[in-house]
Amino acid sequence: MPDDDAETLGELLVRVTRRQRRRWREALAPWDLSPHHVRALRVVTDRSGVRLSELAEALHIAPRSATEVADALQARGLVERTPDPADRRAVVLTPTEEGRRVQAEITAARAADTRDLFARLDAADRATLARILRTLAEE
Amino acid sequence: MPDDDAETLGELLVRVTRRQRRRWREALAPWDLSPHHVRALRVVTDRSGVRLSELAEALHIAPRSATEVADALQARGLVERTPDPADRRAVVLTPTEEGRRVQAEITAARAADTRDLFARLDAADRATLARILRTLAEE
DNA sequence: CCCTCACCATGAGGTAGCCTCAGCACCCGA
DNA sequence: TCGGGTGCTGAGGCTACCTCATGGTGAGGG
Repeated sequence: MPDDDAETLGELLVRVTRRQRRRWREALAPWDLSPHHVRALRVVTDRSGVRLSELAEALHIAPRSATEVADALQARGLVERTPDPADRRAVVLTPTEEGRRVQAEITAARAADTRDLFARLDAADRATLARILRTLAEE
Repeated sequence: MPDDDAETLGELLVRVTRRQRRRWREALAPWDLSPHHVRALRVVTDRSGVRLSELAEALHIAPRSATEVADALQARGLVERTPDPADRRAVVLTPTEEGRRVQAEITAARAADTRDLFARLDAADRATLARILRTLAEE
């Protein structure tokens, strides 16, 4: 394989994902939430009733830092802290009504963004791209 | 287009680039430099004799922050500050011998990493992938 | 029953990497 | 030559992480 081939492909890959990340950040602006907070909100709404330690693990951050993420989401009225009925040491996070709504809106926005991007390809190219990316994603 | 198509493609794209970014961070470990510092070093070695303000612009950070990046690279002996002969307010950054060497090594490591990734594809798939990514990268 | 050990969340305090605002030195056009 | 803009950096602040210590709590062994 010519070195230039790989270099070009690497650069293209970076360009495409950078573009998409930028669009994603812009799409998030109306809610004033960082991508990280969005991920956290998603964790909380997906598996309702999450301990802080679980959240920390899901986000790959220290348990102490999950406390801060929870503080931020709680301050925005997106999640609630309630004592874990099964373990009085623990606190569980549950989404508020508002939290569920915002999460749904953001998920829809992201889906629309992704659909926009790949709408440029016809069905055959989409299938080919999926096959190739799967090869690259394999361990 | 089915929504699931786009979703899958988006997820695959994220997986592939995340994998590559992770590998890239690991490859960088021997030099104990952040990706951002590597970018800065690259700017300095590419166009030798860079002002701090130019560096700031290239890295999309505030001028004040370029001072800190320069401090870090200088502390590691990778770049030197010299007064700009044409403008006594200004400081220009030039790579040291060591800086050039490290930059070359890192560039080689990155190229090897990228080559590794795409070596899984045959020539036809590489060409196809390049074509499709170009379509997606276009404005 | 209670003791110890593990575990949960959080206060305290630290670091990295960014920012703005001032201030000093300097450039340059009128 | 002088006033407005430019280039760098000190001072100080913010965010998002971290580690360590602490007060509560759970759970198994003696």
